[in-house]
Amino acid sequence: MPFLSRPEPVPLPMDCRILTISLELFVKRGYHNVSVHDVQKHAGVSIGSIYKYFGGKEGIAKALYEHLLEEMNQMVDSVIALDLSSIEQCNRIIKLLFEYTETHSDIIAFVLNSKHTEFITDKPPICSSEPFQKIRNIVQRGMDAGEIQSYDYWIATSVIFGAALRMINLRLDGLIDRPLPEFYEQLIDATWQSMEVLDSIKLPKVVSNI
Amino acid sequence: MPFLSRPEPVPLPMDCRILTISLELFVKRGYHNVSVHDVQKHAGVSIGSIYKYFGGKEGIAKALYEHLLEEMNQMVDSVIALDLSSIEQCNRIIKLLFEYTETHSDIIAFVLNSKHTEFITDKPPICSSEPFQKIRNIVQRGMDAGEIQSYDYWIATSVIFGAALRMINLRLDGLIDRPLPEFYEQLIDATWQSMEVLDSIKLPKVVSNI
DNA sequence: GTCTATATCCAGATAGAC
DNA sequence: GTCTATCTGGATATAGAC
Repeated sequence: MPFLSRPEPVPLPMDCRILTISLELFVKRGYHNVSVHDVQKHAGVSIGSIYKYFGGKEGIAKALYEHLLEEMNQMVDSVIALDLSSIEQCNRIIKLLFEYTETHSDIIAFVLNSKHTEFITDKPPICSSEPFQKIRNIVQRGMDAGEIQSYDYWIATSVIFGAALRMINLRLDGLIDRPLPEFYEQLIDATWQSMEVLDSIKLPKVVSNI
Repeated sequence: MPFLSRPEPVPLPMDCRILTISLELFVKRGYHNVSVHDVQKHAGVSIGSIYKYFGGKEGIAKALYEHLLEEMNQMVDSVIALDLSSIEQCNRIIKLLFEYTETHSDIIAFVLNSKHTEFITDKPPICSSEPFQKIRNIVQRGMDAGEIQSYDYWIATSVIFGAALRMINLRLDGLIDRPLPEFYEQLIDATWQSMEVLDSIKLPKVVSNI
């Protein structure tokens, strides 16, 4: 999973420089508090080039959004391809997200923390995008297979990923001051106590949602 | 808890009208996509009055932020005052948040979903504000009392409230299409399976965080 | 004390020079 | 094909009339 991080062959191509700098500025100050001139100054390119490549500020945001979402999509695919149990697939995703929060916080902040609908027109909220759906599908398959306790779809997915996403938020906001991977084992432990069907008590819970 | 909802004595006082309309517009379009003129038009007051009362757009945002946070604070206090167990206090807060998401979605969206640091200068992120700290303190006390399994502070609070907050997000984004209170019982059920110290197995988990 | 008309500024976008 | 100078629109904010 490259996640926008080409191995930096000395000077990055201009379009990639623009994207990298924009991502950094958007995350640090918020999309609306960044002007095209800011990007121009920090990236060391001209206004003309920015409009040539991306057609404007919203164009940059769209390109970033699509690029990063596609990489997230590939990340999820690569986990699905591993042929692990549903539970282990969920864990792997949480682990990767935790690691990326430390090494590529801008990307995680942009994908998980921005309100894209405020600056990208005609895009659904990110949680309805493909990679997020695929992640929820993993949970659904786990429940169908009797591996994960059968709760309502939204409850199950929220319980399994809600705590991890919350911790990512708290980490990005600076409240949690240790790297997230340190918390991984204990979090997984706590999460699955509520959701895993233990062999000893393999009586799936009855679902009732009126 | 009034939560900005005075019982509407026919025509609201002007300052309250401005706040109510602004909240609605900010949540619907995003702070930066709302101009003072928009507020002026929708609220039926003049630009002059807005500047008179609030000194500008950021002034409105600040007033809203402080007002709503204070009401949230009172909500939490009222729950703490009820003298319930820690677990029941947490449940009560989740229940109230779910109910408010249905009846006062704008308020919940503004308090829980906005990136205030992008438009209110010199304010810490909302999760470090008083009511949020108080909520986490409830969890800490529950762990100290042996009522809640002793996990790391951040893990425990994220597991207990992460799923609920996630569901509020999904509901506000339109993915969950049923009222949240319908999910309450089952969510509580799933959450506490992982966190509650049952009388039968009252051996608190060992905490290890290197 | 409430409103309207206006000033000022700055961001997004363009067009033409090199 | 890259940059610079410029245009234009719209937003915040003000000042003066009623």
